[in-house]
Amino acid sequence: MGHTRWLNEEEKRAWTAFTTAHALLYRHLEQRLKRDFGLSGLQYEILARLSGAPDRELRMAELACALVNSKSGLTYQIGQMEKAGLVRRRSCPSDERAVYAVLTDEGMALLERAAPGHVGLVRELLIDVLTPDQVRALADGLGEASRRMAAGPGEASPPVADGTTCSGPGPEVAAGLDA
Amino acid sequence: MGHTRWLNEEEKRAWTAFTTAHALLYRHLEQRLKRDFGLSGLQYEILARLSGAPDRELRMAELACALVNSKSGLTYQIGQMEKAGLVRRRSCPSDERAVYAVLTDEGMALLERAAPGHVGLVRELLIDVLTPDQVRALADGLGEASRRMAAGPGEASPPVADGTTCSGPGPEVAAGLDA
DNA sequence: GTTAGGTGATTCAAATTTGAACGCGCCATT
DNA sequence: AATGGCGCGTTCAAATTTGAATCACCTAAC
Repeated sequence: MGHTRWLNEEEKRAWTAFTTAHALLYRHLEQRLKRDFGLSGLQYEILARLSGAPDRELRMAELACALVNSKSGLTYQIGQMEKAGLVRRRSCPSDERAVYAVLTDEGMALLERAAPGHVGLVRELLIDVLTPDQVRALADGLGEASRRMAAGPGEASPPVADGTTCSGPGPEVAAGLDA
Repeated sequence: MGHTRWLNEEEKRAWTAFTTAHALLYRHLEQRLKRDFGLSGLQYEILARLSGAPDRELRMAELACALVNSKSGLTYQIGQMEKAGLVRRRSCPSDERAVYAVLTDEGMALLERAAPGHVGLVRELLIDVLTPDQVRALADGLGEASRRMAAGPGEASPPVADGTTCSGPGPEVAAGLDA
């Protein structure tokens, strides 16, 4: 391990396109969600994840892991959304430490109103711009990369900075209004 | 335009892989940069962009645009980095309003130390996980998506929330230590 | 039964980000 | 040479994020 293997032109294009596209797209999505529904991107994702979960509820840690967010950050956001009546906290009888975030009917209703426009924008700005081959490449290539990073980075170094290693059912986004 | 065209399974996989991979990857990169060099991801990108610019300097607005960041956010970060001696501000003689952010020798030196590990990680966690075809698909597909979003979103809606429309040379990452 | 080791979630202060408002200099019209 | 429209960078308060404690609780070994 001496001289670094720099990125060639195409790899560089891929890398900048990846980060730039993400930043640009996320900006659009957030803007739209905020303007039309007063939701942040993270809040939308929380609603979406919960909507696709059994009984529309998920434990804080699972949710944090699925969203690739810190636990404390999630605590904050769930607090905000609870104030807004979009979610509710429920403690687990079997494990007194655990807390479930539960999607309320109101939260579900809001998600149902927000989802069409959101998905529409994702489609318009990303999916429909890509060829079917490119869509498959994203799904396969980035899926594989995600899987490896979520598991264990070759040598060491924990991802979440909290003590969590993130295991469980993985990113198997269910059928609902997620995405 | 009535019923939403939802994402099919593969499109959904692509979309979640895209966001998840980005979040995971960015987390790794930030962690490493912070631990080894005390840099945030944004700060690294600022150094990289400046290093690849003519005379190692860029106007605040250009830089903000290239980074897909808000102007005020950049003002803050440049302030931090100036304190740390990594960049310097220079005012433009011909246009008194304009401010250039200039990479200092110290900033350049830090970038040169940080770049190998950073690029190495990008390669290990993303590039080398992908097939050459997938790399090309990212470059082409996401490049096209970025281009469209940077330009004008079909109908309306400004991206940067500031008054900026972001024009100029576009994301043509120069030869240096960027990426 | 108790204790050591973790895990799950929250708390807290500090750092950062956001977006609107501001001040100022450029420039095309009058 | 005045005037108004604008683009540029900064400022400011509020919202959010971060990461290191902290507290409570479960679990397995003593």
